[in-house]
Order: sequence, then structure tokens, then C-alpha cells
Amino acid sequence: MAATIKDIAKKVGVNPSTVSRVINGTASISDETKQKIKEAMLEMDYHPNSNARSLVNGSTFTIGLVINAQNSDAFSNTYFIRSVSAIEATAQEKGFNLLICSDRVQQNDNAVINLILEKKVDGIILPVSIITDELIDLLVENTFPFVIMGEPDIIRQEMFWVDMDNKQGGQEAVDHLFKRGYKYPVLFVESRGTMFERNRIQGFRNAMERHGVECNSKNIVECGIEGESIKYAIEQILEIGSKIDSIICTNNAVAYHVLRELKIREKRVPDDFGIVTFDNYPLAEYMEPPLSVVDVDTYKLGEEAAKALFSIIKEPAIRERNVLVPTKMIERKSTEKGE
Amino acid sequence: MAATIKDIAKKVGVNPSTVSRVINGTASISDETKQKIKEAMLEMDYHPNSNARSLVNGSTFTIGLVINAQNSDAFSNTYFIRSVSAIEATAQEKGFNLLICSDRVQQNDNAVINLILEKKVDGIILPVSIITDELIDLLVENTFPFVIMGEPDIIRQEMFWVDMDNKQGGQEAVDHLFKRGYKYPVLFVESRGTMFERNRIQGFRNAMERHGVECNSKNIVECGIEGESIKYAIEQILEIGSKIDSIICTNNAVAYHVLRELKIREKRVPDDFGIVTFDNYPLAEYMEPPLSVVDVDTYKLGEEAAKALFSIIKEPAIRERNVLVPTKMIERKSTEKGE
DNA sequence: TTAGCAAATGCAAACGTTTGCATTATTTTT
DNA sequence: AAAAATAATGCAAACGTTTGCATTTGCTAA
Repeated sequence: MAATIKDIAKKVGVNPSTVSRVINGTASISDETKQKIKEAMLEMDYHPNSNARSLVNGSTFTIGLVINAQNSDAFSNTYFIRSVSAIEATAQEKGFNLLICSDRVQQNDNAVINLILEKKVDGIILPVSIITDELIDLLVENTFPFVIMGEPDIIRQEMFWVDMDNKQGGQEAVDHLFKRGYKYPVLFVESRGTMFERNRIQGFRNAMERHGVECNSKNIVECGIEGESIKYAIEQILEIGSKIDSIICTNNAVAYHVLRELKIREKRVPDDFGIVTFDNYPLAEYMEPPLSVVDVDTYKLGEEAAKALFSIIKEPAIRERNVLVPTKMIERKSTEKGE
Repeated sequence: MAATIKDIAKKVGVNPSTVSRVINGTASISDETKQKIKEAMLEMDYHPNSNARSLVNGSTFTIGLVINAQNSDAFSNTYFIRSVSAIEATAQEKGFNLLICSDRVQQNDNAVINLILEKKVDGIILPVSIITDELIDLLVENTFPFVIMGEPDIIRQEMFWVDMDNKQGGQEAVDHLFKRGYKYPVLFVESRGTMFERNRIQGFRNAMERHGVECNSKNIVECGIEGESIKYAIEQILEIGSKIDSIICTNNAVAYHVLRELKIREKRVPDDFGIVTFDNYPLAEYMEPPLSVVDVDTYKLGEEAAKALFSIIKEPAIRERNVLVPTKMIERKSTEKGE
């Protein structure tokens, strides 16, 4: 049996409330009593019961992080884990714990919703991929603090989200290519529909315009992430008369397929084609050639999300804001044009 | 104000205990009352308060997972995240939540220890890298359920651990090389000291013996994971008179450096040298050439850890056991010997 | 010197459940 | 039809804290 506050009180000959007060430093207690209580706590190896505490405080001192059970491929994970680490670190700094929960639905019972309704956490960080209108409704109705990771396409007043600056990323990629002497970049996106790619497209467009290159449908290719569709996209690029001399890929796996198809067709990278890609997977710098990437500090991403959440928890009035974490161009061999 | 069990009771005109019983199905209640209570719960949007529940049950229905704050490099992370996912899934299946906690120490306060002492979790999964004798003492004294991920070198009666079968991995790598026609493999380890590499060495030795190759100090090289030290190791291998024709690397980054040094020296992979490596990072199959790897199901690793933990939580008598998750050879280009 | 105040502490209710025991209502057995 | 067994529910304590209010003690100021 672990010692309770009452045991301490009894031992010292004082009321439990006094013990509580010295633990929390919530009232003036004489140095003498304070000392005696502290000694007793040490001696009896006392540790507060967090459940009892939470019950009366109405706060669990825990935040939740939802992970998307579906899309858990290794790539996005590499990305994710640094964010988790950051969120955990930030939470720990504030004396909070981190609860992880996937959004699997099992027999009409959603774990995420339970987290909220059963008061298991004081606030929650959600990936944009699981956001629905109903979920937002639920959160707003319960005035439950939440932050979204990734820019949502649903626009709602009450949302706070953090994301990488995809628009900037698109621009940077283009600027980098021009700086390296390429003249006609093309952007390979998985799909035009998703928010982050819409932003990349916009950044791409802006920069192209700035560099005086007309931006048309040939410049922005929806190529999926499958080997086959990428092969097809490459074939299009290589059509006679095409001026394309560089490709911006939406992630490292796409970049790999692009490298592969180009090699098969005896095109040289970086001499015939420059390759830039979003994301920076662990082995990207070890590819052949090493990939120039639009990187983002994923640790910072998580940190900002956690900070935002704590600011909301503290000051529920704060709503509707967002933070963009800047991208950063990492220049490697795949864009080192020879001539 | 969220509805409580008392509100429901009042509404239905019944005692709170009755409501509790229908929620938990813990006594026979007439269908009529049951029905009325369920309706009231729905109507008032009732959800049990998990803190109150935990307080009386003395159980939080939460398990903890500690992550090593130090060694959080992207590689080991890729590895880790699938395990986390598995642990979370297993927990969710049992109606448990997962609390993540790093072992950062801030001002004489260790979050991990607090987790245990403040009863925030019912059990805990720990990476072997943070294990100390004192920590084990603490856990054992408190008869606190725990499982270690990775084989510890401290041998203690009360420990339950899960790990990949490194010994088998060492053997499989050798067998694979011989099958592919290589005759003199060498094993590159980071250090002979760590448990997992000691096991790999043992597996390597066994298999070499089985294939009738004498295993001496030249066959097992301590090469670290730095480019420089690996360069040096490769130089040794290439000394005149060396029969070495294949290398087993301790991870993908080492393999990359090996590939690089061999290429610089105009040695061909897989023709002059076969390369096998432990671990299977996301881009390993996209390397030049694609890497043959000793893979392990990291999801399973997490799942086994979680299962073990739950078995201990349920039946505290169960102690001292361990599970080894089998390795699996994935054959790729880097060992496709020509002749 | 006494009212007035601050500091130090005690008392007891509250947080929202669960559960052993007691009680009442309903069946079953003899 | 009475006794025994079972089903359905109520009562109240307990889990370990926190906290508003009350009380005591000692001091300061008029």
C-alpha cells in the first residue's frame, strides 16, 4: 500500500489539508511544519496519486495526440516521429503527459471521441487527415482545446492549425533550380486536390512567373506515387520538343522512380535533368545521386503544435490562428548542373 | 457541465449504484430499468469520467511507453514507429490507452519514475537502452508490471523482454551469402560490446562453422558507423591476399558507406562483393544497388511487447520470460552474384 | 490594553465512480 | 402455502485529493 496524504498527516500530527498545501505551495505554512511534512514524505516514500488529483482538479495534465491508423506507411512516419518527440518534450516541460491514440473505430466506439468525452486529456492534437465536420462540431461544442497538424480545407472560425509552409517550399524549389541554371522546371504532384499540394502549386506558379516562365498545364503534372503512373509522366516529359530540364517531386519515393525512369532512358541526372524533391527521408542523401530536397524541421512542427495547444488550454479565448513552419532547401548532387 | 451518474440516476428515479451496474454489466438489472437508464444516458449525453473510475478501481487503464530521449536519430525511429503503432493498437483492443514518456531528467524529477509512482499507468514498456539496476529495483519493489524492448545484458530473474532474433539474423545473412555463391563473408559490427551485436556475432560464427569456414578475428570487424572508420575497414578488407568477397553490415547507413568506398575503389557490387545489411530503412530498396537486408517485423515486435505486458498485468505471477521475433531475409540486387 | 489583522492550520464537503452489505420483491421448491 | 432461493435495487462508505470557510494563535497598531 502506497502512503497517502492522510498517512503523512497522521504521522506528522497535522491535518491532511495542511499536507496538501505544502505539496502545492498553496498557502502559508510555517517553516517548521513544512520541514516535518517534507521529511515524512521522504521517509514514507510518498507520491501523490494523480487520479485523485485529476478528479478534483477536473484536469488530467495530459494532452492527446491522434495518429492516423490508416496511412501509417514508413515514409510519413519518419516524418512524424520527430514531431511526436517534440510534442512529448514540450508537454513534459509543462508537467504534462502525452497520450497517443489512433483513430481506429471498433464496434461503434471511437477512441478519439472517448478521449475527449471521458475527460482523459485536457487538449488534443489532430492530424488534418482525420478531420471531419462532425469532429470539429464536437470539439467546438465542448469547447475542447485542439490543434490541427496540417492545413485543413474546411474553413472554420474556431480552428488553430500548424503546417509547413508548402507555398514557400514550391517557390524555393523553383528558385533553387533557376539558380543552378535550369530553365524549365516541372512540378510532379500526387494530386491537385489536397491542400498541401495546392499550396505547393501556388508557390511554384508564383516563382515561375517571377522568373518569366509561362506556367501552363504541362508544367504541373498529376503523377500519383505509383511506379507505373510516374513512368508515364516521364514519357510525356521526354516528348520531342519538350523544353523541360528539371523536375520537382512531391516526395522521395516519387523522386526515386523518376531517377529510375530517367536512367532507363539514358538521361543523366543532374546534367540532363535536375531533380528536387519534397521531404528528406533518412537515406535521401545516400541516393544515386544524392537528392536535393525541400526540407522542413519536423521537430519544430510538433513543437509549434504543442505550444499552440498549451496556449489555448491556458487561454481558451485564443482561437483561429495558424503557424507556418518555414521550409529549407538542402542542396545536393541531384541539381548540380554541369555546364 | 457534463452529466454524471447521479444525474442519470435522478432522472430515471433510481440509485446511482444501479446506473453504475448497468454501465459495467456487473449485476442483474431488470430489462426495464436497464432500458430506461440507457435511454437517459443517451439523452443526457452521458460519458463516464475516467478519473473517478480510475480512482476507485486503482487502475488507469493506461499503459506507458518510454522513449529514449537521447538516441532519437531518424533511423532507429523509422524502426520504432511501427512498434508504437502496434503497441497502441494492442492497447486499444484491450480498452487501454497509451501514454508516451521520454526519460529526460529535469530538475531531480524523472518523468518515467513519476509515471510509476504516481500511478499514471498500469504497466510500462521500456527500451533496454534506459534500463539501470536501480530502475529494475524500483519496478520489482513495487511489483510494477513492465516489459523491456531489447535483450538486456543485466540478468535478473524478474525481467520479461522481447527482441528480434539477432542470432538467427546473423545466421541467415551468412546462409544467404553462401547460397548466392559467396565464400568468405565478413561481419561489420559497430561494437562488440552491445548485446544485440554479440548475438549477431554468435549467429555469424555458428553459420560460418557450419559452412566450414574458419572464423577468426579478420572475419568480424568493429567498424563503428562513421564514414572514416568504415573507409579504414574497407581498406583492410581489400588488402592483398584477402579472400573476403562479401560484407554483412550492421545497418543501412553502414551499408551505404561500404557501397561508397567500394565504388571509389572500383569494386563492383554484387559481382566483386556481396552486401547484406541489417535493418530495412524506407529507401533501402531504392539504393544503388538495392540492398539485401535482414529484416524484422517491427510491428510484431511492438505487438509482442504489448501482449507480454498485458499478460503480466493480468497475471502478475508470470515473470522471467522472453520472446524472440524471427528475422527475415529480403533478397535484393546487392547479393545477386553474376558468375 | 484591546481591537484588528495576518499567519497557520483544522474541518468537512466535494470530485464521480464502484462495491460490500442490506433490503425488498419475485420466483422456485417442497 | 410456507420456506428457501434468487433477482433487483438501495444505502453508504471508500478511493485520495483539493479547497472554501472557520478557527486558533500570535502580533501589531492605536
